[in-house]
Amino acid sequence: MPELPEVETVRRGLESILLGAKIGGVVVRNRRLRWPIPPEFEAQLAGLTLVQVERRSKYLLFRLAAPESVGAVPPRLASQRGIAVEPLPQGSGTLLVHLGMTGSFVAHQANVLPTPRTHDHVDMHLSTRDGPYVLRYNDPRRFGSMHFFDGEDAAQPLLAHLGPEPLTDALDAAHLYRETRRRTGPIKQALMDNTLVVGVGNIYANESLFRAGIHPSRAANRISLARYAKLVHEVKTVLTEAINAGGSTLRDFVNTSGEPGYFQLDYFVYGRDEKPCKVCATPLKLMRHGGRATVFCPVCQR
DNA sequence: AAATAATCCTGCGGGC
DNA sequence: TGCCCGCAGGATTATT
Repeated sequence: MPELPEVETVRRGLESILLGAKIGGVVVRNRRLRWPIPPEFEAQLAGLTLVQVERRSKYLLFRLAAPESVGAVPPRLASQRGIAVEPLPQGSGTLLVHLGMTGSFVAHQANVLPTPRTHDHVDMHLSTRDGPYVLRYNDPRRFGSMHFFDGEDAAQPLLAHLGPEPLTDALDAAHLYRETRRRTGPIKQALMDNTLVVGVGNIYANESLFRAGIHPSRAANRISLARYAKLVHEVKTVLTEAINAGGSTLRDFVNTSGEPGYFQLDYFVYGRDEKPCKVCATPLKLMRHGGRATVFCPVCQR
């Protein structure tokens, strides 16, 4: 299942292969993803050029430009260079993709395009600098989604209420502390609440709480600012380690080359219930928060 | 406002 | 061998 590090790995892979690619045609075989792909989807994408691939939370944002505006400096690059960010040019837009639980992209050379297999729901035919490619989207469980929109990100309901990115300065201890003063529920669930902070799914919630020595059931409003500082540090560390590991592998996750993720991060707790704690050898315990498996060390986490 | 539950979906593994 | 069941899980939506 792609969590933030996997999505970031996919983003980098897509960008390295497909920047500047022009969309020829789009073939949708199954429109029934998390939300139905609308009938106008194919026509909206045809003829646009990929100028940038961004990530927000676990969403991929394919920034697309109409032919007459392709030379323009992409907003993110402009921002990095200190140039005033201008709105995307007319005729442009964004393809918003969520991989859900089991979504994956594979880029095929068009001359060796395999026959579509079960759950190959969408093909995007692309003219890239390396010749014709087909970017194929596969998603067995169809928890993923695809939308095309133009205009501001903030106008998108799916993006409008997202909390800060965990790997930026927008996430700090003060933010979490302030926003949890009225939350009596378990910190585990608060950490997975996308309005508080994005991109921390079940695996990394478990791992970062272990590393921070915080019991997953502890009420969010009964954690000190100092302990939130530790937690924030561990969230950033574990996500960064996972990205550097090339995205950890879980079940049917594949990256954009069609290869499995390079290797699985060495988990302290996730999937290790009843096994000995790697720090103190106490058997790890399993419990559930909101229906999700939580594994923790009853000695190391308080 | 916050907490909880239900919902979407398919593949897989365990039990019988 | 095959069938049923539980589980996996993000994020939205509905309900309390």
